[in-house]
Amino acid sequence: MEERMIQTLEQAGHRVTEPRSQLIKAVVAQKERPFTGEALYEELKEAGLGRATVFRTLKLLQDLGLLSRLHLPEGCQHYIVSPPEHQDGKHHDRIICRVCGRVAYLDECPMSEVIADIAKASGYKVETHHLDFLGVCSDCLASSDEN
Amino acid sequence: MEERMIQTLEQAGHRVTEPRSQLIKAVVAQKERPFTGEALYEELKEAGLGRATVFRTLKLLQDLGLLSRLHLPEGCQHYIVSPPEHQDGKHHDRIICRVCGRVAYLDECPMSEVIADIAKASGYKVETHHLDFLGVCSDCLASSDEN
DNA sequence: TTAGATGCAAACCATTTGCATTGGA
DNA sequence: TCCAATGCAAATGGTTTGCATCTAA
Repeated sequence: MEERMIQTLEQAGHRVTEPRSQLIKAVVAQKERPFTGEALYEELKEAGLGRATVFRTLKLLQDLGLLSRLHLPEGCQHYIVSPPEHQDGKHHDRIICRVCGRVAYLDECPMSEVIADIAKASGYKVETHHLDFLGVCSDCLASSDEN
Repeated sequence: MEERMIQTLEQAGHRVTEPRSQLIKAVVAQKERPFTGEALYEELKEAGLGRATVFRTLKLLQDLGLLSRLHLPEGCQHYIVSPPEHQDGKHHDRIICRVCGRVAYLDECPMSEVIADIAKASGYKVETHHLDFLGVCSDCLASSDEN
């Protein structure tokens, strides 16, 4: 995962610097948990990273399709690591845990069959869509059942 | 539309003041076009409205379900007037024109049948979802065809 | 060697808050 | 009448930019 990001960075003609490596390591460690730029900066500033570098690198990784932003009810400043299949810009529907923030991805896009109908009904040419499910993941369900 | 918003305001125990009336008139005039708080303030400041009042009122109208926020590729600071059926908190899928910003709503939620499958496959309890289609509306299609 | 990347500080944008004043029910 | 709502100015939170310095290729 880490190597994949480093590779993508190189292949796109960007330098693999020490700060970038550290940032990549940190975001990969978040796994499927969303994190904010500010939180990441707090974590990385002791290693000497500046705020600007953190945000610049987050943006770069987004542009390369390695990270994406999440739009949660509490705000729009969360990032998550994109799964490998997303690098090619492929479509991805997500399911997000309201309790712990964990993000899972749907293997199959459930929309593909209805898109033609929607296009016809609305008169729009449908180009893409964003589908986020919000719910509670199995772990959080399990621990809340214990109450 | 305007009256509907005024009524909802009153029924929720808020005062119908001059600034609020002016703001409501202005947002209704936007119809199905998204607008930003800052742009709205620019428009209303000559009428004497302060920035704080504009943003406070936008928030209030959101809380009442009369406005909602749009998450577009270019940012998350756009608002649109919600259609009447949304007042009761009912679910709504949208289709947004990438060119002119116009927003249309889907009458039927195309997801209802697949949600059970998704819940089973992911292990999540699905509580809600956000589905936004992005494309080009019929008007914008027509005018781009002329090129 | 040298353009691309960094850290810092200051700037920026959207939004919120404190507070004294005003105006609608 | 009197508390909710307002306008102003200043504060805030998240992010970006200018610039001199550094460093990976």
